[in-house]
Amino acid sequence: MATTADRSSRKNSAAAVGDATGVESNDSPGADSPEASSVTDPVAALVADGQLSDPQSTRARLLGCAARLFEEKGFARTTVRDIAAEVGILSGSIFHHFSSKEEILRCAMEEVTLHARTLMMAEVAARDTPREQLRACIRCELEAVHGLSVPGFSILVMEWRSLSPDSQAKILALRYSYEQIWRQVFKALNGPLEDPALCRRLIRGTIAHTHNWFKPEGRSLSLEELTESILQVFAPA
Amino acid sequence: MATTADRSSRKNSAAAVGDATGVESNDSPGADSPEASSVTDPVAALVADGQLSDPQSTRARLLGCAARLFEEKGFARTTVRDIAAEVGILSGSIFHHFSSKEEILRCAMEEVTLHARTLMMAEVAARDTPREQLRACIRCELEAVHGLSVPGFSILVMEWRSLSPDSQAKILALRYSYEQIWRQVFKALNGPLEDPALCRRLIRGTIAHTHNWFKPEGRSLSLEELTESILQVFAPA
DNA sequence: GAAACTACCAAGCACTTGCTTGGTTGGCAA
DNA sequence: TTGCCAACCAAGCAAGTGCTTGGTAGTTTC
Repeated sequence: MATTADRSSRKNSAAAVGDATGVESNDSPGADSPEASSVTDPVAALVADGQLSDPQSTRARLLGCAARLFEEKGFARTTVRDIAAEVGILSGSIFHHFSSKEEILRCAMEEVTLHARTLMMAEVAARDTPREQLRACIRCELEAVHGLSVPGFSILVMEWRSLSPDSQAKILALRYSYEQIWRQVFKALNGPLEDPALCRRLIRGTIAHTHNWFKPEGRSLSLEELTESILQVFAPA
Repeated sequence: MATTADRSSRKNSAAAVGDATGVESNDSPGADSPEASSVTDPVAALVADGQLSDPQSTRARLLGCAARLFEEKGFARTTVRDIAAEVGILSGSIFHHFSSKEEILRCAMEEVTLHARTLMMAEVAARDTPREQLRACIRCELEAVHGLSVPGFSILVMEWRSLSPDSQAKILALRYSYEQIWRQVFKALNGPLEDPALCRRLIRGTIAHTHNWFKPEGRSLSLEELTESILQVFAPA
């Protein structure tokens, strides 16, 4: 496809010289909102570094669609034909970009992890007290789990077992720094428990499970209120 | 099904006159430990009622193996041939007992729900204060999640999406009374949050997620300590 | 302008899947 | 004995699966 190659090369050259304003936000798919492509957009910097695929490339679109489908239907119930159809190519063509279906999952998890970590690091760095940092973490992960900031984030928990042991090890290494942010915040906090790693594990389950019952667009409970409730449990005022 | 009907009727007559000692325990598969078949074993009563299948029947063995395999490998990655092989019959013979693979999952979830509810109700009824009741609930669900009391319990959370909407509705109705126990305990408790239903949802995620990281046989953290930590978070002393 | 390369298509292969079909066996009742 | 029926086997079907192969249009490189 000429269009894809064209666009990706244009983008890469623009980003290579540090012109981040030329890169559209990949947080809100349909909008070129100016505030998203701010001068210090950390996600755009990841794309420029080559750590995250260019959002308009076929590869990135495959990963994005795959992550969303894996989240919706599960890895096993999503076929390579489903993914290909979503992107607009034939199923066989997928294997020009990835060597196997499992590699798609692994790469999707990698990008999702990097993306989420970058967003959360920025938010934590912008707060002063441990409790406000924890609130930011909770908020970030809730937004990610519900597809508001990092589409497909919840495959990290839900489809973990669909990964081969080798791939699990790779993702685990990547995820370490993400979890480290949480652990450091909990360490600085005077919470109900001593062990920061245990706190993180407990809150991880709580937040991940909201995927099964919480609807962000629902009227009875807002994302702010949910954030506040979880904060209240893991860091009583 | 001659064998099943036979055994269950034998059991029914025995239990009908209150002779629960004639009923084998289905908690510990390989043992006829006398303390398990106590005079008021609530699980044995369920079997006697016909609400739970006779543990020795092919049907119950199919459900048990299926639940365990679904838990280990996931519903989609478990084939009917896997289940049949575990029980020792051919794959086609499964469809003499169940009309579809999904029905196996639904029935397994039904039995697991009934089993867990019965165990937890008994434990809660044996405590006085709300906080001790909550501790019992946490302990019960942790034991269930880790296969110590109700094998295959965690499919209720992990394989929820593998169920058709119709089946989901059926299980949901059954699960209501189980969740109701939790909600009532939280209602009586003076916890960090007001909403008992929200408390339950948050703690449900925490406990279910322990399946992914906690090992009961591990030395660093015991099940008692884990119970106590979770209790400390959701009901600070 | 020839060669090499990228991104894709069209077709289909090898295999697995849930489930079906027709038949056999063994126990039980009349 | 005869008939019945639950429980199971043996074989295989139809649909779907991940992935491969051979080829082509367009672009880039030398």
